[in-house]
Amino acid sequence: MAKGRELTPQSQDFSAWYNEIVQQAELASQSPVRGCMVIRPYGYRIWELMQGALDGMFKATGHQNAYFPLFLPKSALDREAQHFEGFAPETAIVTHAGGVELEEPLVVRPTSEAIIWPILSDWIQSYRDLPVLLNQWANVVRWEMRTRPFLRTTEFLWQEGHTAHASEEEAEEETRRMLGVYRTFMEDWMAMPVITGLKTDSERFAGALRTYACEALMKDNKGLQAGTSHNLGQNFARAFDVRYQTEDGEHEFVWSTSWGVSTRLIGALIMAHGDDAGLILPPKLAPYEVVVVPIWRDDEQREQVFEAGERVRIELEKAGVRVHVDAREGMNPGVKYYDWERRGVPLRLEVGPRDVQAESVMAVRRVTPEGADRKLPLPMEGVGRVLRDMLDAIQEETLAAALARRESATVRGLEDYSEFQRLMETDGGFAFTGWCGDGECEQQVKDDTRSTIRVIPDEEFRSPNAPVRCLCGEPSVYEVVRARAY
RNA sequence: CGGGGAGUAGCUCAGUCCGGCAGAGCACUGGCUUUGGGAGCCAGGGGCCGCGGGUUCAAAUCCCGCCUCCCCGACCA
Repeated sequence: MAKGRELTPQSQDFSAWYNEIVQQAELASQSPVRGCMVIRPYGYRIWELMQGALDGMFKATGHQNAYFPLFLPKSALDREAQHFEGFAPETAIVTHAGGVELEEPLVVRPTSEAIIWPILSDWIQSYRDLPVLLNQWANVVRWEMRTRPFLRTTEFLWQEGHTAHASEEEAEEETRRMLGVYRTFMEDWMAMPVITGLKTDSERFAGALRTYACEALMKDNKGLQAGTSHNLGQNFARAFDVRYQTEDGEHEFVWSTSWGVSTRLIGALIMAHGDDAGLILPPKLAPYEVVVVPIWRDDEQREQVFEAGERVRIELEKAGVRVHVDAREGMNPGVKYYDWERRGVPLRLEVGPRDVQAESVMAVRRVTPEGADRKLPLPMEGVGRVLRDMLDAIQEETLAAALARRESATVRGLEDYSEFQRLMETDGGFAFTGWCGDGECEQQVKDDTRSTIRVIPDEEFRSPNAPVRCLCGEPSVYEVVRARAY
């Protein structure tokens, strides 16, 4: 990356910055296939850490993992009309296989409802079979017009939860519960604050009754939909004839939900925290929380320094810290510093002859807190505990910083349309405004400003004095969060 | 699909206007010296100049056709 490039809210510079980070931090590289991505080991490790955390949270809420086919029979996708309309334009279709033309084309799944529900309709007979709480870790394909590493790729990795319930209330509860799980993950693990709420009809998942979402704000002040949770009502049950027998012997359609987050979250992580020097990773999702850089002049020092580095590594591992000793030869320490900073490692430990002499190590944080010394000498004795605590503090500080940044880029109570238009043209960010509830008004604002209603926020995010008028001047029915978004 | 830009070494690009030996920096390989914030010297490897045709004694360069990629919009997690 060019030295001294500012990370500005001008999205064009930001775009270039983003692409460079993805390359230089070795997260992903270009694939020979249009819009697909190659996730490199360092980037994939972040995904594995995300998977581990999310999977634990899914299990803790009673879900089980399963796996369903990659291909959907084309006819299955047509079963739910809105679902078909929503996804048909962006599907990839297999027409030939095994050297012959297929009788029925196969659709590479853009999401799995159309294959899961025909199967679950056989699994579900009685109210005793409910609820069904499933999750699948998989890849999906959506042939989008424009792609961007992690944020929008032709093929992406994700998890999709699919559940069936005996009542509408239970399905709604599940939808909200999983939205909450996502929120907790994004705040506690990604250190990324989000606003949760309901999507408007125009942004609702194809075939859903209601779509809820977690909306995050990136450093260029554009919004990002980071996760969604859908209450599908009985739409899919009707389309795929998923019925169960109640205690009274009646036959009822199940109530279903689906929810998902994808490798887009890696993009979110980059854009929520990164700075001019590169990636900034919250410790909980950093492949390495600490990197040890040994420094030496001659063979004798080399031996001493590596011995000390090894002791540090063992002690850190005992304290539950992911640590890596950068033993690369023939490379100046400075090069290694820049390398690991670019890759977002939260803490670096320098171990040189002077430190060995003093029985200490030199700790340097990726982000120096206000008023703190950049370099911090620590006694070797008990360094595991000290660094574990420091990393936990860094995790908290990363979230606090992101939250403060979001709040500084949030405007509330805007009613004047020209003022709103100017805001979207210049600073961007989240704008809490009124909305009359009319879809045409929503579209007009989108055409005028390229901003959209990100979410009708949940109660805790709403303003104490919500605007009484929509941007169009009509009385406001909902307070909404508007922003330009990815 | 509209608007803009680019295809030359692994990467970033110069050379194209005005035709004349295929270039630079970085990266890579080997050697020596270095190592507390992006190391130095020496030696070396690496090319279908996007593809096809034409003009010419001679084409990366001029002409015609085609292809691909990137950026900005419309579509979207």
